[in-house]
Amino acid sequence: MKNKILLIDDEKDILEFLSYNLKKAGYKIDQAKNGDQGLKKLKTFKPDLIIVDVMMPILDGIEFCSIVRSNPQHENIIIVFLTARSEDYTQIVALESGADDFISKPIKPKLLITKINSLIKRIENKKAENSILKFKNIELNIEKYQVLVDGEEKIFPKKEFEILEMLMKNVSKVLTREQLLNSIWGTDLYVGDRTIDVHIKRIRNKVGSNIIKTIKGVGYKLSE
Amino acid sequence: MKNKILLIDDEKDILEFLSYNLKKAGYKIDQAKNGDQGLKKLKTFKPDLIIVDVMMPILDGIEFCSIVRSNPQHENIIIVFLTARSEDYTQIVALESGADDFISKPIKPKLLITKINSLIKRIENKKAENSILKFKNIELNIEKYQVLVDGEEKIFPKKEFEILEMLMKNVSKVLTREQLLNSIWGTDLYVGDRTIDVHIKRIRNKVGSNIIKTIKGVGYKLSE
DNA sequence: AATTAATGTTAATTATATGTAAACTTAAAT
DNA sequence: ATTTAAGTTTACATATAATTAACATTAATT
Repeated sequence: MKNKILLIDDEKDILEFLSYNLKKAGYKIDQAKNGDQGLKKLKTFKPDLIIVDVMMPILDGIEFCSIVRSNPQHENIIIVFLTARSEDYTQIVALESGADDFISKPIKPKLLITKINSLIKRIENKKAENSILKFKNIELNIEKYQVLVDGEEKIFPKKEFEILEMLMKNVSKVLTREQLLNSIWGTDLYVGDRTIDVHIKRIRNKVGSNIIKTIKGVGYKLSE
Repeated sequence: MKNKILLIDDEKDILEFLSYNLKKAGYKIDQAKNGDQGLKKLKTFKPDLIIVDVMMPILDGIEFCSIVRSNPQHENIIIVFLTARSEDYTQIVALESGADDFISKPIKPKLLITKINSLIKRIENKKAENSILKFKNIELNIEKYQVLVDGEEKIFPKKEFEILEMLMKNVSKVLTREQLLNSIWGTDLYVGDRTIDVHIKRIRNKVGSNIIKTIKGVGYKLSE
């Protein structure tokens, strides 16, 4: 599940630079050249995080941030400001407008990536916080990375865990192999269809074979 | 986690009586028939509270108490004396030797339980205040910067201490290397991922290798 | 300044998870 | 009932990740 980042800056060079580095770090990127355009992208692109330059014509970063924050639907979106090195005053105003962090120019790629990674991790944790998924005799605790079957702990390696998690978040909905591949492996890594089957088999061995139902020609689902 | 109480008395009837009532109240009980034997149990059983008769052959309660208290490792153990009703003089001596409270014979079950409960409550509060984290055989005292494993002090340098602290504040939750790096090293200092592993290894050498569990591809957690 | 301890890095080793191929089963379609 | 397409399953190969020891660097003591 790639996280999406929206970049807003009026300088094309900076957009390019950020885009290049963040894509390399595995993020899905979209761009806008001012706050106004950024607001439109917000609806279509649904970013997890926004990096926005403070200084922009038309709609500057501070205003942009205030507008975004005024909609509670966006409370989970992280906003990071780009500031020239020593705009101390700006930083204070920005914080008040609801920013989560700053990156000051000149931007160092490594610092950029670590910062973004940890911010993204932060929302992911927040989302995961109260998440124990239950279905029949299976209990899946995301924080603990733990699966209980009839109260007994079973070892689930990463991929198996993620597949089961996905299934449990979509009880009784059919998930195609493609959906599973896209959300767990990402769109630009290619693994064969059979791989899913094998993982399903492994999961079945642990949770019992009647829990996951096969829909021939379509995919898998948790049956009730 | 049941609180543990060690009973020391030379009269079998009294041991039985105390044991019966305290077990019913939810405590884990062990017994010894004199102070000498009690000292041995101390190491293996690791009680939170000791009820000891003052009058005993071989090693009496007062002496026993002095010995226990001479070891600062045991400063958190509560010692309660059993005294015949009007041994006023004994009580004074006992207090001086480091006892926390008395129970006078004949013992009334109800009074016994209330008293023990409130004493146990007292240490629990004390521990919370002193910010002592406990997990299995590990006790971590943040104020003192001290780690006890099976009651024995182990030297933990800063980084190792902080990692263990973090893990103990999140028992059974998986912490990723990134989370550990961010919270201990901060977001803008770069140390490699393997560094965490090496610290984990060093911690494992001190606390035992089965306490910290590896979740491959994810991170580490304290296993339950 | 020299010594000792703490912390971080590297690289070889070991363990585990993941992916793939191929033989086998099953269920639907003809 | 046969054929065919799809899924299951086993065994194996490969990739990925963690462990560990040895070393390098940095910081703290003596």
